[in-house]
Amino acid sequence: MKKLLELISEEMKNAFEAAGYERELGKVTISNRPDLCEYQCNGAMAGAKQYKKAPIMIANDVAAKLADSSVFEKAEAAAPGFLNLKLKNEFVGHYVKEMRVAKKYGVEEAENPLKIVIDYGGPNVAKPLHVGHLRSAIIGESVKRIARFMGHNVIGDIHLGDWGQPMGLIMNELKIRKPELVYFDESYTGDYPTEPPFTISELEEIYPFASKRSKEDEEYKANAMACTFKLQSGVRGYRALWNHIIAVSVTDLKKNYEKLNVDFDLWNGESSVHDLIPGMVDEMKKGGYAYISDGALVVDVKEETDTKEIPPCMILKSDGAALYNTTDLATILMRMEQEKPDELVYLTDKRQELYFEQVFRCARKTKLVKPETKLVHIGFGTMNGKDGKPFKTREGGVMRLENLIQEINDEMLRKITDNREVDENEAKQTAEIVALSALKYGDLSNQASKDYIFDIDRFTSFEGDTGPYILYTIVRIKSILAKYTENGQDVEAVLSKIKAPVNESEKQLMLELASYNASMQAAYDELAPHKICAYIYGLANAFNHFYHETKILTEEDEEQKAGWIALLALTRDVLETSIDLLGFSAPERM
RNA sequence: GUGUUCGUAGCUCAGCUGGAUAGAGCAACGGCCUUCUAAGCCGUGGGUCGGGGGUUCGAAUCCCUUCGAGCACACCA
Repeated sequence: MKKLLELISEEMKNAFEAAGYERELGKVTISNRPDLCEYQCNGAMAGAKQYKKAPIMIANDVAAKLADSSVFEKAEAAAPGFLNLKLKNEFVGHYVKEMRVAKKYGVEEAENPLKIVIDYGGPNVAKPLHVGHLRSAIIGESVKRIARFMGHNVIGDIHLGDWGQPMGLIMNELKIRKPELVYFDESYTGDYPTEPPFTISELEEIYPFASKRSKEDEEYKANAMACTFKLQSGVRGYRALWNHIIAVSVTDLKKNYEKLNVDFDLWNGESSVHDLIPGMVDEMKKGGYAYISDGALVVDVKEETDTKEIPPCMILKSDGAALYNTTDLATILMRMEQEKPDELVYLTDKRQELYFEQVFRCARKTKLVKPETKLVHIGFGTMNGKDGKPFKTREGGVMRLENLIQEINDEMLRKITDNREVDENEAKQTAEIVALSALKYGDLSNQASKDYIFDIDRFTSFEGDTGPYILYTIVRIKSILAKYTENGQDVEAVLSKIKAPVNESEKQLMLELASYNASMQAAYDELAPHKICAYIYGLANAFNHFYHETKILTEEDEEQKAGWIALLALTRDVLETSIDLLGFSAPERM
């Protein structure tokens, strides 16, 4: 469906043209003076110079052409040259009615769907998820859903940290603790056990222990490096053991991401590209891109137009080992071969901005990607505590994601059971759903690139611009629709019965609904989930206002009631579709 | 040092492709439940948009400058 603003701009442009002015001046925007009008056009002022005329004269000419418009109830010129606009109720009602039956409620899918790979999550194997992983998961998941909703072919890849030094550390420590394990017997030729020789909790305890000790003990560190080498050179037992580590860890990660309603299409990791590295490096050398600088292999990525010094992109360390850059570049190579994407999107901490600039330039220069392949880095800000400093536990450590989620769940359950009497099981389920909305909305309603203060009391509050408020609004609507059904009437049967608005609050609700497609488009264009939050908050407000002024179920005019029920159903559907794009859902009751 | 992001109400944040009186939420205060969930709605108070200069008919928004804060600047990821 055409966007409402496009439709009314079209009408306005025709009027400018009819009055003898340039069409393009007729751009209409939402009013910034809601007391005066719903929409406004500032084109008369913009055109004043060009036509050497007072803006108010131009505005008057245009307004005259709109006197019997089927779109505008009111189009009047105001000093110094504003055009103040009000839409006809019939026009608004008709638009929303069309929206009700349109595919995706009027959101148009991309004409040329793109293949997009989104790289987010980025956890490390054998290390528990902590709050640092939260934003990548939440924002990445939302961006993925938004792009998909707009009709693109999107693949989410978790990009596991599953290769390199940490793996060696774990295996070395296991060897010390359980030397009898068959994996360490290099003369063993039989099959290895299918059961892993450790649990996830053991694994999570081993890594930090080993990591700490390797920093204090040189010999220990050397042994760990030897283990890493054995793994990377393909020693059977080490590979088998590594597979167990991955399997145990991935099972646990899946469980935790599931709790966040986050899921990935691909579980590739650094290990998936290990074999591609030598070939890629050779190509870079052959192409004359890579050269040795201070012992390391690098590719220059400076450009003429740079205002700052961009250091070269390092491909291999001076000891010949691969590093983060190398695996990322090899991953690009693999994705281009396997998925042939038009666009690659990365979600990481914004501190990695320069790093990704280097990698992207390097990938372009060395022709790992096509000239037209879009490379995007979404750098997000830090999640801070109430003190404005990076979020920590009360003891000052890094908080595990599991604990954070538990804390929010507990807080929400407490509030729910405090408020009213509910069945214990239902309360628990509801608490989890609402808690997730609190967590995600609290994060996503901020601009991704900014740091934000994580305030559990604020996010779990039932008041104001929060996830729970949005859910509450949805639940209210559902409750009315359920009662309508209980009364023996059929919601589905009246969906197409939306009528022109009969009062101001209904019209405002409709105008909010009508800007749905434009809001979704903006959220996608700017890869900005917070635009969806702003939209649904506005919509929820408009609905609650309407709700308070209108008694729906007691309405005696059945046609009017049916129209309102249809409007409510549309509001619910738009809200639920929107929160799904944010990655959470609404309960039936709360 | 270089670059970069940011500075808006007591607090947390929108607005930033320039438009009329700078918006929300929280907190404070005052109203509204015999009637579809009061987790709601309505209202009041609260701001020299860090400071200064410039461009413009018009600047929170664009440019310059200055102060303050965060972050990044090749062998970590």
